[in-house]
Amino acid sequence: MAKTRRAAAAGKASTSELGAARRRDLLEAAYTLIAEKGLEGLRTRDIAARAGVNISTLHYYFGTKDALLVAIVEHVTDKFGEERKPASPGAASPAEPPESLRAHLERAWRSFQDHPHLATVLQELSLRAQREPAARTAFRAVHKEWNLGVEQLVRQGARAGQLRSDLDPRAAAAVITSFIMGAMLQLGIDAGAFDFHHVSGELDRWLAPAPGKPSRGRKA
Amino acid sequence: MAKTRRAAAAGKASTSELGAARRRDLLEAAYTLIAEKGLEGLRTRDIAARAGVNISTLHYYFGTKDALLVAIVEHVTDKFGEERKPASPGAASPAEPPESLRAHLERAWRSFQDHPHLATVLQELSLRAQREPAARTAFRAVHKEWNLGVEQLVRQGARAGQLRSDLDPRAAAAVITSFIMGAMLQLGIDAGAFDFHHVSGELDRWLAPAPGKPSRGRKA
Amino acid sequence: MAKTRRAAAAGKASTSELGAARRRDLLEAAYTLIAEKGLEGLRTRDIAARAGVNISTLHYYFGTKDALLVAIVEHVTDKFGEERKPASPGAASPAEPPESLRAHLERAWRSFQDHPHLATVLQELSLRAQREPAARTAFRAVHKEWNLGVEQLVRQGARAGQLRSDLDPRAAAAVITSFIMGAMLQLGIDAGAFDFHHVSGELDRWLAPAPGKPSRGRKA
Amino acid sequence: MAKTRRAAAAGKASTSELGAARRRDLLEAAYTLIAEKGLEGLRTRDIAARAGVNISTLHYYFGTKDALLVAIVEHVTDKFGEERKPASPGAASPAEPPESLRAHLERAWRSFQDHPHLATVLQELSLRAQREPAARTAFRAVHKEWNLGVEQLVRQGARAGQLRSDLDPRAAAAVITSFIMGAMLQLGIDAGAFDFHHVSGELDRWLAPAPGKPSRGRKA
DNA sequence: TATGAATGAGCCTTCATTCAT
DNA sequence: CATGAATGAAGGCTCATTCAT
Repeated sequence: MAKTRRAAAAGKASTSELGAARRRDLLEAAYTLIAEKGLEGLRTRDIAARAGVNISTLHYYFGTKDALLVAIVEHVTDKFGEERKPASPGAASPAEPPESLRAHLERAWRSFQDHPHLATVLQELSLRAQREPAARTAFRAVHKEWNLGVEQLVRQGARAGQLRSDLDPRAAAAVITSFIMGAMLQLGIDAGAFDFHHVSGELDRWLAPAPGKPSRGRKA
Repeated sequence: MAKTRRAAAAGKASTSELGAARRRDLLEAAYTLIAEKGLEGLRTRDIAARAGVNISTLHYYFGTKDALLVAIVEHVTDKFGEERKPASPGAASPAEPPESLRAHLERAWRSFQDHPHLATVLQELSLRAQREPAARTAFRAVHKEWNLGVEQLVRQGARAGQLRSDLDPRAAAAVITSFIMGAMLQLGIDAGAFDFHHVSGELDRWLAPAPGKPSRGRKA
Repeated sequence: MAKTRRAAAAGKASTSELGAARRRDLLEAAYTLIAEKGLEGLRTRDIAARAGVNISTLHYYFGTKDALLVAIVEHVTDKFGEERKPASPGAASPAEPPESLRAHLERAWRSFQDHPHLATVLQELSLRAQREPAARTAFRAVHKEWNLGVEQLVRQGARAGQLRSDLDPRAAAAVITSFIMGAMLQLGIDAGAFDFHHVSGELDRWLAPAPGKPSRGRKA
Repeated sequence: MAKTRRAAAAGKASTSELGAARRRDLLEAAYTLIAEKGLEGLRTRDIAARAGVNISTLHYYFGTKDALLVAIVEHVTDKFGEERKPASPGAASPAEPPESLRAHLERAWRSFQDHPHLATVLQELSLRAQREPAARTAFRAVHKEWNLGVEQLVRQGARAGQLRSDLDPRAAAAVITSFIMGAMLQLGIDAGAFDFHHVSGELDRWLAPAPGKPSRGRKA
């Protein structure tokens, strides 16, 4: 097995795209199956079957189910990262104005609609991360990054007068990301009873600059 | 099962009470183990062992693992309901002023500290509820009730001038419950990076009445 | 258990009819269940349930499942014996003319129609008897008795000129009983394809006295 | 299963042949164990052990115990069919004179001596067939075929003057097959008390042409 | 690379049996 | 006499993993 894993590691780099494609196929299959059956119901045979390969092939590429799960975490956090990146891919220059918080919430919402499995899989893996150090590390990193990103948004929004001026950027970011995660959960439990648009609009309103007071931001 | 419980309620002396105790022990054992190993790693043998009984006894009381899981959902949602009830049990007269939102957040926080497993188990079961109709129904009910309760709090807080007057109570409640759930998640991922007190304080601040405007509420 | 069994043995004699009735109920329940599910699917709990008593009561009366099975063999062979006895119960005087072979076949047939389970249960137990000495002894006795009875019938029939005169009574009896048992089997497999009346009539015809030859029997 | 067998038939070199051998080994092991312990005492673990493979291998080939049992029925009915085929395998030209009834009985007898388990296993499975549709179908087919074969024998025997001319071939066949089956049962119960040769000889005698009457058959 | 065959460890469940009441 | 509760010993089956090809 040690041999096998080494071979796979070596292969990832050298053996052309075919191996990489197989890996991706397997990861994608696992991803879908986690969404459908949960980690509890995830079977390596099912993954292999859905990827159209033999079960042994799966072991050839990942060695062990746990190893595959680790790879999945990477796969999924990457996916999550993608989703959080601003619109224009590649051209995202730091110069252009950052999106508003409203836009961020909207994008989060659209993400979960476009990728209905993502929320579920993230929850599954988060839960697992509570017990699995490797996954935990990965998830912490992603969360930190996300929170930092939102914090930045808040800071810029406040500075630009789009948000109320008395915000504690870090705490605000924590509230916002927590809200999004919690919304994800509530949607999972009862999608019909939760109108994300409406609800996030309310939150947005709380963050608006105080009406009477002149915005303290970039002025005079 | 229903029969058993009814018998226990009727209290046919010691016999059924003892049976009810066994049931509770088993549920409690399962509860703890779910927190520790996750549903994925939950083994009936471990449950029985932790409850100090033979595995057959578990089946004697619950018949099947799935049935036990259903009972667990009830057990846990009950627990969650308990936690959300105002402080003084029994003396909670409807006349006394409702707790403030701040207090509600504090209590949620203390709950999760006093019952460190509750959050994890709730997440595990919520996830399962996405695929298991029985659990889903139970969870939806609890969520609806919770949201309604917070909505009431918001309404009263606004009327009393403790909260800003322009809130949409239902949406606000949804934001608040989502926030709490999301916070639960973030705490699970990285407890050290998330200061609930501080963060929830920020949210609280957003809900405060506008400073200049005279509070419309109970004054003069 | 030894104590239990002794108590039961003592009870059978003394403790009034109630105990005996319970025993009979249990045996009857077991009998029916064997017919329905086979020995393979026979469960002591089902037996007790069908007899309307607790499982422990079954053990109180029979001690062990095997013991109950032994009792069942007795119960069933008794039943089978009953069925083979000529019509009038109690008044069956040895003086009255014995039934014809034809009548015997008919009665066997009616038996299996009136007691549809009997054939099945007999087969189940016969099979078991191949491995269980206690049952084997009982079955051998019954078979011997049956064969002897039929042998007697054949002898008398031949003497009376109702049957061909050149029969070997013992062998003939063996053929007849074997035929009945085999018919039972075939009926079990495909009742629709086997017309017992017609078929047994054919056998009967073979046993008829040779037409031309004067019947050697009761003549002159 | 069908696929596996087809693959084996196609003979994809050694691989599938080896698989077919494993299957056969397992079936043979099961067959023997059914004879020894009965269906009641049949354990998959024992089957695997006797076949010299791991229990998982059994499930790899048959999936489930019931499926294996179905395969066993096929296996056994095939075996039974083999036994009933005329002596010379391959050279059995339809031109050569059919065996006499006497020979058929003899062969049946020898069959059960050469394959002492066959009778027992057939009984076990017949019994099961009463409750299991799949097995029932198979057994009905075999019985029908057997009865038809004997019917043919009777018809030819009568035509050839070897049997009495007034036989109802179909009914006669039913009597004969029933007799054989019943004899099987009696042998199972008390082999010592049943002399098949002698007894079947008696039956044979009943079927002989009437002595006085000129045999209508092939004569001058 | 890729696969079919095979396995060991373990899981949920069943069932006859016992024991205190 | 009768029962509910509890148990130990299996039993069928699953699943990740390995190995020879």
